Amino acid sequence: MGSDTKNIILDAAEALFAGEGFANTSLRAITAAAGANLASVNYHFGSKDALIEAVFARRLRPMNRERIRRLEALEDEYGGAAPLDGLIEAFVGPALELSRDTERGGARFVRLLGRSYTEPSPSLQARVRGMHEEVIGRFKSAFGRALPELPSDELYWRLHFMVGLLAYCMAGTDMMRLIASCRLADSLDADVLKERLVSFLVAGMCAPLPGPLEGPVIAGPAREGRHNGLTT
Amino acid sequence: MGSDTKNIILDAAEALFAGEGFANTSLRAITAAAGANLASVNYHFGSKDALIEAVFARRLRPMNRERIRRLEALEDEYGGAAPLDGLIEAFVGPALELSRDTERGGARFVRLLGRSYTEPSPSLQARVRGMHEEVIGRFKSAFGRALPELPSDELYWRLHFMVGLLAYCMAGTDMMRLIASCRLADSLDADVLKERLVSFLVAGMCAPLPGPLEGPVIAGPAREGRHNGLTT
DNA sequence: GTCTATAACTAGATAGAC
DNA sequence: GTCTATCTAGTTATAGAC
Repeated sequence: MGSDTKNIILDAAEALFAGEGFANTSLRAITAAAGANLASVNYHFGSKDALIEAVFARRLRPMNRERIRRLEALEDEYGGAAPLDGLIEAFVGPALELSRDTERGGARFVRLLGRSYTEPSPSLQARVRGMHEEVIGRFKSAFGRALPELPSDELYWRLHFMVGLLAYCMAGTDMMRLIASCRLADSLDADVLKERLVSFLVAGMCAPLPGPLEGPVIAGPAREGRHNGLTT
Repeated sequence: MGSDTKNIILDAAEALFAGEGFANTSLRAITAAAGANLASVNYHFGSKDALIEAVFARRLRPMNRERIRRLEALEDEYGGAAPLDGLIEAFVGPALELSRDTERGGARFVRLLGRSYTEPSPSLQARVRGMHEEVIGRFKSAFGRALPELPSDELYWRLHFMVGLLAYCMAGTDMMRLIASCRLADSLDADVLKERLVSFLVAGMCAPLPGPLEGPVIAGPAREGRHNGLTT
């Protein structure tokens, strides 16, 4: 599994990118932190851009595999009609749980991943998007089956809201400290955050349809049992 | 009010920062786009950092003044007990409406603002946070009055979710295109987005309390009339 | 206020010895 | 695979003429 220095460089790059951003992190800083030679990045990866891609690929692929594993487990259990809260947990869980996995990058990478959604570089956008493509597609249709009465453009926007809120939470911004005046320890407790996030998202996904004309009530989230669709 | 070139530089900087990010935009690119001299940035603003701050201050202050104006109007109307959906609209509206205001920076600045929340630079974080401080404080207590039965740490997390989701929507990411396969025109329609976002957020703020022990139902969003608190 | 010229530095990438 | 040395090009910032 790859040379040793290759992984040491990936670790150092991950940490520095998460802390300073891509553009503000030089190859010199990375190789110094890794105890490696300046030329080694270009030898092992080819370019800074390729290094960035490798940093993402290393953790994103297993994470998205886990998402799909949980999705399939749900569909097996419920005969193809996975319930809404299960789907949300299957999507959100693997991302948030990464931050507990200190052995394998943990919180550092989660911050980086959260920020990747709003990074301006088009090449990075394209690369990361490619790694998410399959997952997004499969969850899109699963959510469609879980919320069959929701119009599809409304569904897409709400999925977008879900992805975005997860990304923001992962990025772990300073703004949170301003709002909650809370210590970082709390924000790192993935389990508590997951529960709060899932409850918020389930309610949002079930929200009544918007509209200036006081649209019909679509759903109030029922608390007992699992949500498996919209109820009138 | 300020020299002419000063504003031309601000416009050019705003556009380039929004498109390429701060670190990837050089003063040379900015002055070239503005038709001004390289030295003029340092003459008028002192440094690149100070220019960044000026770009934000120019639009952030009026925006936050408008938020507070709407908050006060609500509190006048409802005698200090502003309803939940009104509060959310008062917070979210002025930000999203900026993107319609093509005269005054419009969508460009909104994208930039959305991304500012996840920018790594600590100095930028501190500066922008300072410009938001008063607004956050006042809305925090108003939301507390609108949702009196919600435990305060839960309230803070949900406010954090609200701010984060708004930030993500403003940033207008590529990921959205992957999810919705939608044309940009749709994403720029501030009114439609606002309705969708408010409906999602109202439901999320009213969500049942999370907890492994199947907590009590706190609220299902009622569709008629305004939301003004939690109902059992 | 605006310009030219340049100082002082840092960046990514590579050639070639070991 | 790893190192040194170096190339080329980019950066912010400033001094000083107009």
